[in-house]
Amino acid sequence: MRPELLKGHLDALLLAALEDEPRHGYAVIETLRTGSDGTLDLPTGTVYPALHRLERAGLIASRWHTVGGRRRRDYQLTAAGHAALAQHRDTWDRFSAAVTALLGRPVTPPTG
Amino acid sequence: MRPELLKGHLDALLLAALEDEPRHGYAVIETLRTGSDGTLDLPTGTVYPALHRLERAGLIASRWHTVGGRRRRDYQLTAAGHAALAQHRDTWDRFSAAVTALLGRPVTPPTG
DNA sequence: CTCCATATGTAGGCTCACAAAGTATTGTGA
DNA sequence: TCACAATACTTTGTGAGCCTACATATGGAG
Repeated sequence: MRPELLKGHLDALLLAALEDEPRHGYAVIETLRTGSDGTLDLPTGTVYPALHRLERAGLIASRWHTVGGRRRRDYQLTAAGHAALAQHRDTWDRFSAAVTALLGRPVTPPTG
Repeated sequence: MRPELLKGHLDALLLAALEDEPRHGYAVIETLRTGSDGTLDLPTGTVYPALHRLERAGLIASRWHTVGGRRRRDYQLTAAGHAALAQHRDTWDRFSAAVTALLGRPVTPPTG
């Protein structure tokens, strides 16, 4: 999967991964990987800076925890984050509908 | 529509726009705009360089024509272009399925 | 004691679509 | 005649954004 494909859609995926319950960065990566059947396996260098950016933007909030001797930073959606996610879903729906329509298979010649 | 959304998907759209019949750059832009109900209105500075790149890559071939006093460059898919388009469709299917699944609406609580 | 999974982080670079500007012709409306 | 829109193509520079590579630290398995 070429990396550029993700451009512009990362925020939507991160927000969606945090919608159900608060998660830490590593768990977000897992959630996206398993939730996409392995298709999307995002590197930490992509996810962590993006989470920081989303927090600076006020769309998510973080709290530090220590679980089993390991430091974790749990993120959860803010109200603004929920709103942004809804917006991203709209945008994705329109974008994917447009691309799917344009990539639409050529008419299958009727057999017989 | 944020520009970055398109990243990585442009080639697929251009190849698809040329699949049915040869078209010149301006017509490709029209095809994509109308075929997406106006959602995708690509600037010339995006499309023309991309067509040049696809030609250099051997995925499309061009021929100059003069129609009504105006110079046109008609592009058509090569065999490699058809193959690349098929590949792009596979990739899009997997990518869009993954994103759609991950953005999947939270379960709507059964009403009543 | 080594290796892997877990867990977080930064710096630097590269790709790629876009904005902006320019060239040229035809058609149209005032 | 003049101005302007639509058609048609091109190039330069730039900025956004994700990735590669690297660094750090703990816990458990062998």
